[in-house]
Amino acid sequence: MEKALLQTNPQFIDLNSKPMHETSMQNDELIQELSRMKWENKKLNELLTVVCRNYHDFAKKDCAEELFASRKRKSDQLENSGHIFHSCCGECSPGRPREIKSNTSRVHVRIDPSDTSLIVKDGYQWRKYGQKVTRDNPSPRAYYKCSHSPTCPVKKKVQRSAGDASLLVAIYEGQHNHRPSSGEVPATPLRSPVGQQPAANIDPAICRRIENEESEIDQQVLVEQMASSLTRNHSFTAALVAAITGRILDDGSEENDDSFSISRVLSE
DNA sequence: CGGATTTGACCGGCGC
DNA sequence: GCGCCGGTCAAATCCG
Repeated sequence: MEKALLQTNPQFIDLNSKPMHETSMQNDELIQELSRMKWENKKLNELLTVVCRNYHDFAKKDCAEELFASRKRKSDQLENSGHIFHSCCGECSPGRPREIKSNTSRVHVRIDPSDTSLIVKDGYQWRKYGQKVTRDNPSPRAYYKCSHSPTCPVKKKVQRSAGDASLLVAIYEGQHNHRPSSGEVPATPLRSPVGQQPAANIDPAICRRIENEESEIDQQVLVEQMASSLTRNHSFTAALVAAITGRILDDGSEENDDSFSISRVLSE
């Protein structure tokens, strides 16, 4: 992995193959390299901020579109967005919802349009308990419960997008009280509208955490989940090696800098 | 044979 | 109160 990274990114130093003092890089070159890495770390932080913001905006926009598609049950759905629907004018305004379901999230998955199954592989084990055709969408909606543990309260609804048959919309309710089942490949949720490239494999639970700003965030668990998801990405793991290399070179001179030099890899 | 899926019936909330 | 609709139940069926 490191070798592949070095091939594509020759600017990274291979500490495994050469001791530090034997590298051909001069001190001024090292200083320039460190400056470049710090600049990339800053860019990465900005990139992650934009990704989170884009995902959040998209989820809100998509929710609003579905609300206008169906005038009924608006109050139920708006519980999730924290808005109150005014039936007189058909518009939403901020207000105090009757009941806030704080653990609802939405994940979009690109599938083959010819694939009629309503299956979203997200690393968890689900049992289907119902299927309905809803008014605002000709395609049926499937209802699933988490079957990994009888005490797990998580449910999900899966339905094709009304506007795009190649897009599956999975709505998750609740939070898992266990880890994902092993050996399953998580689906690739889309961080942006139709037609754009999907982001790296991100566990839906993480998307839910990002989207749901009002829920309490268990920072430690979140970090563990993000690490678990990101390490499935080969580009990320390769960049991580480079980042660690950079940290070693940094010799502790930069305190509280927890970001990584991966913007170059992510941009490829 | 046991677990998963299917599918019609039923329930409860909401609008009129 | 009635009808519509989304969500859930549970018996029947399927499948490994």
